[in-house]
Formats: sequence, C-alpha cells, structure tokens
Amino acid sequence: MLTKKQYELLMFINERLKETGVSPSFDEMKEALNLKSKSGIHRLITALEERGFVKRMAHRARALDIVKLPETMAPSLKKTARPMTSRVPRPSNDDRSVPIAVMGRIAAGTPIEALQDETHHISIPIELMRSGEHFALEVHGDSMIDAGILDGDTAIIQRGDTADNGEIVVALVEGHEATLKRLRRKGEMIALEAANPAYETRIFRSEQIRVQGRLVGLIRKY
Amino acid sequence: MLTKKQYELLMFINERLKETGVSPSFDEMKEALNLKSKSGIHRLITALEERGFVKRMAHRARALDIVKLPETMAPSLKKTARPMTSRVPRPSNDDRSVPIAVMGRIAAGTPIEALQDETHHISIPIELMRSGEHFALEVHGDSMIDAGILDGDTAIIQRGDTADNGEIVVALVEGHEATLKRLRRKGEMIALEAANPAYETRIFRSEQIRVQGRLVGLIRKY
DNA sequence: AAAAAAGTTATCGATTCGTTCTCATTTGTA
DNA sequence: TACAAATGAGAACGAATCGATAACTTTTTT
Repeated sequence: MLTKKQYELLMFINERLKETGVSPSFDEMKEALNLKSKSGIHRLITALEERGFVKRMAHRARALDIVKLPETMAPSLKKTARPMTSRVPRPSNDDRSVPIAVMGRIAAGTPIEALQDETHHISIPIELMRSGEHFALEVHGDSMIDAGILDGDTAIIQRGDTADNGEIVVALVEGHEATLKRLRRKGEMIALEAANPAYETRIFRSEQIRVQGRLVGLIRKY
Repeated sequence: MLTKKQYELLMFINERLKETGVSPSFDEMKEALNLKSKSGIHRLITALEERGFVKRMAHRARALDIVKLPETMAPSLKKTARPMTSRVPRPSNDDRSVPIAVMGRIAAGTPIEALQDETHHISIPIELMRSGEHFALEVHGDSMIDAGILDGDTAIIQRGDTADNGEIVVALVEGHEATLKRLRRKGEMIALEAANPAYETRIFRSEQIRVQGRLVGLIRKY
C-alpha cells in the first residue's frame, strides 16, 4: 500500500505528533528525510492522504493528522498509536460526538416502562445535539413512514415537556402509553398524527398528554 | 494538527479548566503566553475551534470548552478536566465514533466534480461503519423519498465498486453524473430505480455505470 | 444607568508555511 | 529494453501565522 518514502514519512509524522503534539512543518519533514526541497514532501503527503493514512486541512500550517497506520507495523511501534485490526480508519479522538443512552423501543402502544431502561449507548454526531438532555429510541413499526422514519431507525430525542405545533414528539398518553407522533394543538385539544394513512389521528384533551421530548435527529443503519 | 502556539494555548486552557473549573479570559490567556495583545489569542482560539479541539459560545465570557486533546497527552492530564460552561454532555474520547468527510451534495444529475471536494466533516457512530473507506453526501431532492431518504439527509457511503442487487448505491452514469439510486441487475443491463413514482427507472448497459459506493447509513437533523 | 470586563474585528509588517511548476534522476516492472 | 511511476531539486508565489495597536460591541458587574 505504501512506498518506502511514504512509510518513512508517515512514521516520522506519527512520532512527532506523539512526542510534541505539534505536527511538523514541510520544512521539518524535508530535513527529517534528508531532502533539500519540500516539493517532494508535498507529493508524499498527497499520496498518504489519497490512501487514507493522513488527514490535512489545505493551506493550514501544521494541520496534519494521522488517520491510521499500516497494518504491517511492528506491534511495538503500534502500541503508541492505537492499533486497528481492520481497514476501518482508526477512530481518532477527533470525535465531535456525544454518547447518549438508548432507552428502548418506541411505537404506538409502547408501555411506559420500556422507556426506562437503558439498553445501550450510541455516539451521535455533535451536530445533532441541541441543548439539554438527550436520549435515543429505536423506532418500531411503520406509523411514521411518510415522514421518512422507518422501522428500526434510531430517533434522537431532546428531553423536554414542550413542543411547537407540527413537531414530532415522544408523547405519553394517559400516563401509560408512549408514542412517536406529530403533535398539533387545536385550542384545548391535542392531536397526535401518524405519518401513515393506515393510522388515524387521535385527539386528546391537553391533560391527557405529556410530552416527553421532541425529535431532533435520526440515525439509520442499512 | 496543531501549531506550537495553538498547542501551548490549549494546554493552558486545559490546565486552568482542570484547576479552577473556570475558563480563562482572553486577557489571562494573553498574560500566560506572554503576549501584549489579546487579538492573537482570539486567532488562536479560532484556529483551535476550526480544528475541533475547542468549543465556544460567541460573545460569552469565559465560555470555552475543551472538546478533545491531542493524543500526546498523558492520560493523567487528560482525565480530570471538567469544564462546565455548557449543558451539552461532554464528548468523551470513547472511540465510539469516526470522523468522515462530507463530499458535497448528491441528486440525480449531480456532476462528478461535486463529489470531489470535501465540504466539511461529520462524526458518525461507529455502529454505522463497515470495513474500508467511507464518505458522506448530503442528499438533495426527493427522488428517494419512498425509501425514507429526505431532502437534506446525510447519506453515509461505503466506497467500493460493487453492490448487491437491490442495494442503494451512488452510481456514476456515463462518467459524468452521480446519482443515488437503488440498483438492480437484469442480465447485462443495470436499472437505477428512484424511490418516488414521479421519477422513472432508467436502464443502462453495465459498462455505462460505475458504482462508487453503497449506502450504509443515514443521518438526519431536524 | 454607568462602569468595568470580556470578546470581536481591522490593520500592519515580519516570518513561516504550503502549493505549484518544471526538469532531471532513479526505481520498479512489463 | 522501454515505459511508467516515484523521487529529488529548485524556485517562485501566495496564503497563513503571529505579535502588536487600537477601536470597536456585547456582557457582566457595580
């Protein structure tokens, strides 16, 4: 996968990154490889980036980051650099993500208890987060299919007891049934709309409904 | 990934956050780095934010938060930092997520160039990853709406040139048009099906189509 | 409401740094 | 051998970094 020079350079960058936390400049890399010109370094970096070993921000000074290291590495060298068994890029600690709890499944008719035990955790991109507390639910059934929410999707919910008209919410009906539906207020009444013609809209008095949170994100795995 | 100065400042912020729980003001940082002006600090902070090491709230006093630290840090230093400026849970260096490049938008008719520039990055849950290289695309248009893929969704693509029958793929048609469609083989012919009755299935000879990758995940932000 | 503190923006100049191009050379391989 | 790919050198260019001043605006405190 890598040529000698590419490998050599990658190792040097890795070392410098480990030791100093600062990536080397092109000139420093040039020195390290005993070159007299940095154009070669530029080509090597481009090659390393193409092959997915390195990440860089164009035109930024010392903005290099190692994404993965070759599998052929001696284990002794590897230990400093977080080994990865497959070709999956090493999860760098570049994570702009946040772990949140998955609280079970939800569908029309899910009993309240199902929302209480955390089954596991999932990391979600920080871009999906709003303020406050979040949790996740696995969507069960096809009642929101016309809103692009499919069976098996993971819904990211911002916990809270308010929601704007037309938002998709997790609502607790009469204290015992949690459901994911679009919420509409009509005076003192609240309508919970499914996004599937096969389900009918249910209408309640305000006090029958408790909003648990609003849908802010969705994650699907194929 | 970082410049000397950026690294130095990040370390100082981390220390202060760890010791006092309050982020330093620009003036304090200026002093710490022996500068006579805080404009430099502002630039450094901006750079750190751009590189994903720090988060801040504009115009808020001492509203800095460390998102991650470079890998060089001894674990002992890493652990105790406990910033408290934001209500968003602190991202952990859990290795539960992986940053991947967003390569632009895709729709029927996206020219090939649109797939070449990285617009930004997004961290995706490691659960969505398969083996090999991945990238992300912003979906444009409603041609896959019946597959639960809406305008504005982010599609996670596993790069590769093969796909099973019925999978949703990024396909390059006649070398110039990238599109996200369901792929079906019928003998020597390949059909690209939209998931929207308003669009018709297009049929090509095998050699007209190049598969770029298959859809393995989806992220939506409401 | 006024004062103080804190963050933002603009500009200048000296450096450092990354990018691009061309041409020559070496290396690997069909 | 011949061809392609990788490498080395050099230079020129433009962009980014950094320190320093100063004049803002927005928050926070008094």
